[in-house]
Amino acid sequence: MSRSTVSRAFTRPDLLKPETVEKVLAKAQTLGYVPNKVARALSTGQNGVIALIVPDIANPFFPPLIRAAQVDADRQDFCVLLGDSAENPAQESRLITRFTPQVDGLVLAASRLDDAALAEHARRRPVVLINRDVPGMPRVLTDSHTGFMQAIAHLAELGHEHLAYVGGPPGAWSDHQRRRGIAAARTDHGMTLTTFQAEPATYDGGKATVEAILASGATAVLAYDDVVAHGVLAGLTEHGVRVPEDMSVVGCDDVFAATTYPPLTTISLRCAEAGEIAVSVLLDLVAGRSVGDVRHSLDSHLIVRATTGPVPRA
Amino acid sequence: MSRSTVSRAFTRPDLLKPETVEKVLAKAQTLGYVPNKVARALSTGQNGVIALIVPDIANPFFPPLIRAAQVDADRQDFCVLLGDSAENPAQESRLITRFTPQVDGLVLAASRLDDAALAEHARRRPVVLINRDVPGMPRVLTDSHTGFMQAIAHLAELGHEHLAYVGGPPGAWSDHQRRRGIAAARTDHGMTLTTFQAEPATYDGGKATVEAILASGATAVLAYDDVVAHGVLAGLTEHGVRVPEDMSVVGCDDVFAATTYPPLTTISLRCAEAGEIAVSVLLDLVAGRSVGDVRHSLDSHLIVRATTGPVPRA
DNA sequence: CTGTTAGCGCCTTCAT
DNA sequence: ATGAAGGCGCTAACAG
Repeated sequence: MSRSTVSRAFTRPDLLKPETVEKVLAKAQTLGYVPNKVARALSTGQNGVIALIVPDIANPFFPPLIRAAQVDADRQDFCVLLGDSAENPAQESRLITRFTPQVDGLVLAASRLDDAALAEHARRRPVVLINRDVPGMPRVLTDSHTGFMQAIAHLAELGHEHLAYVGGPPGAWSDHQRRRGIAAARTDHGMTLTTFQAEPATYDGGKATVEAILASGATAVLAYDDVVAHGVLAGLTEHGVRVPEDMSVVGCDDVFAATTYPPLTTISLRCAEAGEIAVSVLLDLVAGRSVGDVRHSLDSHLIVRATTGPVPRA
Repeated sequence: MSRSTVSRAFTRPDLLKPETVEKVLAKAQTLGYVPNKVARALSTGQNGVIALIVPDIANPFFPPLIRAAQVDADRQDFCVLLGDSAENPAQESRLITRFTPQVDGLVLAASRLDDAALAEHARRRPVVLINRDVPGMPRVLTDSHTGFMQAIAHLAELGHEHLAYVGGPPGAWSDHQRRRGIAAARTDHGMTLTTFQAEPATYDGGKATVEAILASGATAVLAYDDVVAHGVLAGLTEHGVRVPEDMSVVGCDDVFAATTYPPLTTISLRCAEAGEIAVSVLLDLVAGRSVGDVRHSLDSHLIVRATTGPVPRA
């Protein structure tokens, strides 16, 4: 049996007698034979590999996204090359350049690169953005807007009048988006808003803002994400402030909010779906199946758990 | 000028007259020529890629490990192909087979495969195991033994006499290891031990064991990992049991124990280091730099935070 | 030092 | 429906 037949059994089974195909596949199974993608890539120009670059693998927002991306890519017979940019634009650019020759396309999550650099890289290979809104580039966004609207309505109902927002990484699309959404919603409800900055946007950064929050007189805090929210919770507790009796706290992401104690009221973002969709769009692009200005916006919603309550009586 | 000369100008410039090298590089520059890594890989068999397969990317134990592995690989100019086996041996085997032709080696974390299958795969490419102890195969282990010894001594000192262990995935090396260590240590301290099973080894699984734990009369629970521990905490709270006043809880992994509230007393495993070391060993193997029966055991230690306290008075 | 000759493993025309 | 032949771009022998 010639190599051509084997090759066809894998790539164009329709050109072969079904029983032949089956025979080849069976034999391959027992032999543990798998077509070599590298060799195939050389001849077709398609490597069957995509890259996924995130700012920080260990940030709990990303693992579900990464997993979904990997699973979805695998389903379409693609592998994923993972890169961690350490929140560093230079490192991110270096990784992209390094990956580009050996992948068919890239997914860039929460890219720290500027629009021009992004466009430049996108000229060499198809690129799909996650949580970065650059017109003209395919992008999927976990939109926190609805969730924050609901959170603020929820807090308004509980009688809160003064909110604090603890912001995340300056320049991040997701932080901008939250700031804008919150500003709009609190106006609708005639609430006061004071904003702070978790520096860095981590547990410790969140914790460090607590003193300032307390001084501001806010009775409810909206955090950039669940990690920051937990930092705030810890800081509050250290200051003897009870949650939710004395202060309400709302997180964002819903990545581990449910699996910690106390259960955090938070905004659920569809982060896994974002990974999945980004991969689907990218593979459509790679296969030349898609066109147009793709802008996938995934909505969010508030999940009330145990860290929000009525405003304390002054 | 022949292709060989050009090739050498990039890979073995020391074999060429310096001016020739310079001439080639200059021409390449103006032509925008870059050596094709894929083609090179096909001919050399060195792709500059390694695979990392984990049972569940979103299990908080793995992201730090994955990140460390990626960073270390990158430092040595390797890329990492990530795979999620979904805790499924068949899926794991499929991924390995699929990745094998296009990588120079693999790191298998917490593999669910049996020894024979592992050995079989290792014959095709260098393989390094994490948290799987197969004699003859290079392996790095996050050894929880010391940590559990310390935890049990700590609990003994607090007056506890009856322990509960909430076990993890049956068959997992890490669960065996914990069971053995705990069994030995509790004997040393003359304590009673009752074991339970978190089914599955998740937050919900941990929560579901609480009723049985309460019925057993244990006053302190050791959990398979931090996720299960948090499930136990939540279940305890739902039953009106206070921690640590009425019940002490110890987790394991120290992956997000510090960034939640209340801070969990837990056993700190060096999981990031495990990823880093595994990659180093693998790349040594790939480069033919290493030999012998590598068995890297990384010790652990107890970190006392806020979920352990004196035994309640009967 | 540099050119020549074979492949790496696969896919894709051609033939048959 | 299958086999045969050439080439993807590069590197590793082996000459010279």
